[in-house]
Amino acid sequence: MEILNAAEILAALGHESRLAIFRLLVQAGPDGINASAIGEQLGIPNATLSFHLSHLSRVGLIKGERESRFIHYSAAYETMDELIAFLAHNCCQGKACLPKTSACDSVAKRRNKKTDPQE
Amino acid sequence: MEILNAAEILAALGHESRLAIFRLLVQAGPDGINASAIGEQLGIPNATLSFHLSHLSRVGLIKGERESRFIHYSAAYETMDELIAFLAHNCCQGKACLPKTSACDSVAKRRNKKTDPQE
DNA sequence: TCCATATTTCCATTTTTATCGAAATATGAA
DNA sequence: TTCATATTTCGATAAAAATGGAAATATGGA
Repeated sequence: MEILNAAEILAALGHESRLAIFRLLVQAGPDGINASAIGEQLGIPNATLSFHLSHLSRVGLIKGERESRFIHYSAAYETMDELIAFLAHNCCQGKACLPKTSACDSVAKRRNKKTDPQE
Repeated sequence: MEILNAAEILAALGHESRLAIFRLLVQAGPDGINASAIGEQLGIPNATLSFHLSHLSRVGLIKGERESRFIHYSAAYETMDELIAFLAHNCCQGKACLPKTSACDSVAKRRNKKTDPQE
């Protein structure tokens, strides 16, 4: 992941409605839910919802798949995973800076891996 | 962490210059570096840099501390940690959705903890 | 076909954010 | 004091993003 890409993804999440949509899908699981169900749960008008859904799709945070008249949206977990890895990349010089998640991919840790996804 | 707060933090990171600043500080370690050094490394004019630094400070992603004529900025690791925990909260219904970081704080995992930081 | 529903696109408007020169402020050194 | 450097604030402008009604499109059922 490159910095411009990461910034776009973060900007997409940096809006209350889109973040709420994304979390709803993260918690809904791989099957996802359809657009109108999202709109009802969050109280967002059609046009606005569609705008946010396409924004989230464009940056790769969610995926939409049509099933008859509905479009089921689901979270793209791998994008979130890459984003978190990007944020934690080379962080804190080996100290335990992220105790809640253990997400820190320190130089010391990465030394034992075969491939480095970012260099 | 609440959703409005998380969205503000994500929006702050969702700008190429601010993300570059934040990563520079994440990798610089706890001592941090001063504003002019950031400006030189990233090629950002004074006024613009100051705007972004205060934005990052306001949402709690970085901290500035004056040392004589310089202000040393450093990353607030705990805010990043909380943000990542927020994103991964209740994700994916127990499946291994975040293999790169293992950051997923699933219901199954949390069942073994005493306190839940978000509920 | 005709209708109902799901979703998107169009469009005009409003709101928010970013940019950066110039001036102001802060600190310490000579 | 006077000067040099570090950083912020001011202010005007430009650029980008968000909003949502109305119309258009897509799909399947009657």
